[in-house]
Amino acid sequence: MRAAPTILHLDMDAFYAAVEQAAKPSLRGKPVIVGGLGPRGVVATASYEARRFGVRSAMPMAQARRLAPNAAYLVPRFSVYRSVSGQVMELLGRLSPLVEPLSLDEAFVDLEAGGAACEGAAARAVGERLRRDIRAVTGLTGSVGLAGSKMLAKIASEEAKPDGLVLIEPGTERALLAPMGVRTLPGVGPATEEHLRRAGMTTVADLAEAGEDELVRLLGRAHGTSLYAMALGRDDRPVVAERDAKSISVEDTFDVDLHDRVRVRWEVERLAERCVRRLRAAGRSGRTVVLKVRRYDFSTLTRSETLRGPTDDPVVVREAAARLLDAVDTTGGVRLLGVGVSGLADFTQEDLFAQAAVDGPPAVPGASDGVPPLSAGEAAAGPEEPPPDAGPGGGAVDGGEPVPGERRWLAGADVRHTAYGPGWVQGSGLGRVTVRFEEPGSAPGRVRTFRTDDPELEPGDPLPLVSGGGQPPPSAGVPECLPGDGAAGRARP
DNA sequence: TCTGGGGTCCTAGGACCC
DNA sequence: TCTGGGGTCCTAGGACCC
Repeated sequence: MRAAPTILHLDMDAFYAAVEQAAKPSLRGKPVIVGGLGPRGVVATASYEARRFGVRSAMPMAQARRLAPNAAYLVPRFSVYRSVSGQVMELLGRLSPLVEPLSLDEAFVDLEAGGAACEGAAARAVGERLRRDIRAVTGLTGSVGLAGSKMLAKIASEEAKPDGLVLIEPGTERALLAPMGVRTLPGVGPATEEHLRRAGMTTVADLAEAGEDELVRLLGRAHGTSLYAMALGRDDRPVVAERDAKSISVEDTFDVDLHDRVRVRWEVERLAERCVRRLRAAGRSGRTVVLKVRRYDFSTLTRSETLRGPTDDPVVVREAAARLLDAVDTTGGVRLLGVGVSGLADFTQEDLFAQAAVDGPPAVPGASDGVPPLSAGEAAAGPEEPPPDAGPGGGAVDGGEPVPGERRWLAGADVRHTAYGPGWVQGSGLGRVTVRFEEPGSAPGRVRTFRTDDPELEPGDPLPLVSGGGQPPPSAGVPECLPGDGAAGRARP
């Protein structure tokens, strides 16, 4: 808990949806919903216009469509979000060496560590300037919270939304927290909230009053002690930059439950290969292979196997995942499959001894069924076509038979037409695709419809949101922040 | 048309070891 | 035959976060 509000939390406003609105002029001011568009999709982000209809993150897409039938529904374009996020993080990096990203659209910054601010007025100036810079570079708005701890800074940015800044003056946090619901505190989700409610606690004040012993009794050691401290406004967690990933995983939810064991196994092997590709791209290897299975009734189980040493060999991971699957009953159907690797180590070298599985024969490339190890940039070799699934539910993606060679035009995707230039897919179906031709800097564009196999239409590259690639404003330099000198940290005009 | 995908951390029991 | 006590590793599940 700091005496000055020098921990900054930045949260971009409705990030994915805002990026889409910036990229697609016709969507500005309109309800936009980004998420999975399949029958089992959920909302990733809803624009503020869409939230007025009651649409929220994590809501099933089907429910969103009922609430906001006229909204624009788009698939996420992560490569664009990553690139915009990079621009934002770069701006944060100018404030301090201590930047802790929480996701693509959120981060903590320790302003004291960078000497950018050491008291309230300077911190506020830094925050306001950051918001201006973000708007200049990306065209987007972000909300800023400033406080003496991470928890309060995050609560502050939540209060600031959208497009605002809130500073919580140290010393005022207990009174501020007291009347708030327990869900305000980090680590309190639906289950803990219900648990506390049954014990008669609904506000932060109730938690503080209950005392640490009572909370520990109710919630366990770690959760109880940390929650009690948070309820008192105590939070000394440091801002930590650069945390190495501890696990890497991939998973797929199928549009229709899988029943055919052969198909299930084939999907597991594909997932294992995708997982290893990500593992290798990160330059890591892992020792524990985890299989995740969600059944038709949404019950979820995991099975894991720890190898003798870390591996990044697709064959080893694939075979471990397949062994794990052998021990799982999939009667009734499988909704989701996932493969992950944990116990990560920083090695990429082939070490055949280390790759030997605990039980099971030594998995030496070449001694198995002929899938070569991956090399950089090369896709994993493996089964290329799903085995025929005669069972009910082994259907194709989106319930339609995939036509070999047919291109799929997903709503929101970038395209380019040889005559009309860049645009994006507004919708497709029945052999037709509707495209709106506009770009970030243009006026709202016109819509045209083509046959899905129109040779003049092809997938396009995402365009930068701000013309000129989003030129960052000249660096202001880091203001001096001397102890006891309140004015020193004020940002320059 | 119910409920994504990628993570983190914690708990708890059994094995194993000293 | 009346049964320690810790520490660590592994496995499985669950809560939570964005």
